[in-house]
Amino acid sequence: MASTIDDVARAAGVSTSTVSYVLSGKRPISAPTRERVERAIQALGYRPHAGARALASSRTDVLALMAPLRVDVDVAVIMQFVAGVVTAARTFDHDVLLLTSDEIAGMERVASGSMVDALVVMDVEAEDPRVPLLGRLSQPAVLIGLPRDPGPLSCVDLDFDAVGRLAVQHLADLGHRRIALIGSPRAVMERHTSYAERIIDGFTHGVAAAGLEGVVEPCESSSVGAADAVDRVLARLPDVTALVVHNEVALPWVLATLRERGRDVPDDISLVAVSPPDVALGQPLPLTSIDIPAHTIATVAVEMAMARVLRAEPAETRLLAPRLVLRASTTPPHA
Amino acid sequence: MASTIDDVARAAGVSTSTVSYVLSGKRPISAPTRERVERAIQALGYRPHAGARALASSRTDVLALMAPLRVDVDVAVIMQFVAGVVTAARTFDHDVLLLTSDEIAGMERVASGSMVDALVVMDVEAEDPRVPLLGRLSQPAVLIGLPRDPGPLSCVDLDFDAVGRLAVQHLADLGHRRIALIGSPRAVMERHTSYAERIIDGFTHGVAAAGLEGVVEPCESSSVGAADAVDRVLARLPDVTALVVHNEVALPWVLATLRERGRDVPDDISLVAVSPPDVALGQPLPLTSIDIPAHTIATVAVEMAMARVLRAEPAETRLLAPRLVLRASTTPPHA
DNA sequence: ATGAAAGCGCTAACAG
DNA sequence: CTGTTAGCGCTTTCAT
Repeated sequence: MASTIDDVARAAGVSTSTVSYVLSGKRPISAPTRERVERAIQALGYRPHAGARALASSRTDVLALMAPLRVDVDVAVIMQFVAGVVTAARTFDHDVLLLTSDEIAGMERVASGSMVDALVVMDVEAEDPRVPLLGRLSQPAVLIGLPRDPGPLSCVDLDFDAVGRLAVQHLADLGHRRIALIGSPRAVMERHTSYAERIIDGFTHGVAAAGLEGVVEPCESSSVGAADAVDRVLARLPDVTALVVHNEVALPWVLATLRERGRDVPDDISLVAVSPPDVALGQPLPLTSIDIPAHTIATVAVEMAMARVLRAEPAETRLLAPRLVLRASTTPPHA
Repeated sequence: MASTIDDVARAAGVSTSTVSYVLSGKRPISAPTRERVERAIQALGYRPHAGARALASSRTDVLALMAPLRVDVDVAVIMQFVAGVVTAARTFDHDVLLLTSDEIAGMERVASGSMVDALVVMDVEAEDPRVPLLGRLSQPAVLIGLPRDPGPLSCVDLDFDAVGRLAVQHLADLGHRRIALIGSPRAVMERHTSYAERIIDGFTHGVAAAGLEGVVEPCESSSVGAADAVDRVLARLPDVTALVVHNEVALPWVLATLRERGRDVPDDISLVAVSPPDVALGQPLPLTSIDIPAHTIATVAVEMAMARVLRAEPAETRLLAPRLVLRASTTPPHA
């Protein structure tokens, strides 16, 4: 155990470089030689030393992922992103080094220390202080989210502006005239988290364009928080007929509160959830929803990162178009 | 940018080794020399190359964390573990490489490739196939959970057997005679996930010891799953007066179902939650709960790992004693 | 208290 | 198609 490339070379009766090349495939090797080398590798249980390889090749085969590990909203969504990034990274033979969002210095540390080939950063805010920092690193970075000025960085995200519009559109098409958006906790809004602001923009503009009445309420991620938000909506717009809910944790409580207030879904109030499909389906009533395709976004993020690492491709911004899945929680409003 | 230790040495007018030693503190350096070196480091923005360091020292300053990134139960708990491990690792100047539970080969890859100094493995099952593999690695491993035979590995976990007993004890003390445990999804049970089985053992033995009637029901993590579980309990034990619920996702729905079935908490049915405190407090009624101290467990896991890396301490198993926090959801049963 | 130098294990010219 | 060899940037004896 713990053999080196030279051990393998000796055992196979070839030179070090030959072993290196059968491993990397960077030059043609005759079938018999390759055979002998592979046998030796097997026999010795040889594994290249990652540090040595990184030192010699200046590639680490590791991706940094900066994720918000607070227990805010969307734990499930965050987990799906993280799982998606890890899975996608593996398809490029990369591993994932996990950083938390609250340790900004971590980016600098792992990048300048040449621990990673690229960085993927989640939960980006409009004026995110990490963005200028990331721009100065020698490794490429991909943002999940959309800062006001991405500079030289790549970005991917669901087009939350389009999400807001699409939800409004769907409800307007059904004939609703007074609708509300129940969104993220106030703290998330105040951080100017990009998705939270963009969905509001889309909603607001959609409402204006369709000539509807619409209100927006933040919503804390708890039972009382949800009840409060619903009550504020009902106070501001007593004859509201539809809700867009973008808060996974609050969703069950929003439903519970509506029931308590005597409003049936969908008979009295239609509801569009913005959430992963499993959350929309786990409720007592399957909810019409706009999917947050965490897995796809994560995959695209990793692909963009690898494209820059492997092929030095330029930065780009990709916004994924939302899709609405019709389920049981939306109907035309009853007269 | 991208300067080497030799650049620093030259700039400071000292030898390479001197720079290395001011960095590591492994031998005394005169104040003025240290001063000059530190200035040079600042001036050049020098960062040691992680790969080179790993190659020369055979230490990586990286910990592997194998986490179950499925969207099963307990996403919030898993996130807390992960966040806790990352935070604790940082206090030892280590970073965290994230592996998913479903890629067993990952352990071998990162360990044999000398990418990490130690491994922390979550969500261990009674007969976990990873355990024997981990035992053969040259790096130490710490399990979060308790396999039947840990071999040479360290283990940490909440003492779930004691959790079961403590919950029963509390309810028995209040005067309850017929109680139920609503637990993990069937799939989790069938994997023989260690915590799920241990809490059942504790519950069952506690019930027997106190001469109570008790039933155990698995519970899927959804609205219908929770309703089913509650209904099965009510069918098997119609005059049940207390519930222990160990399923974070189902918790809101269990409460909702009880209300629908006309059972008030705590007037008709007392409820003990086994969950992180924030979940117990996020419900409409603050729940009496036995805390899952994810952060503490994570910290201990990392400390054990580092103790083995730094001081070659022997493996040990540590089970954390549970604490019950009395809140509003448990009372003596009404006549 | 400091320096010189021998590796650590691998990659990638360069040379056949 | 294969071998030789010079580094990659750092740690750590061994000297002084």
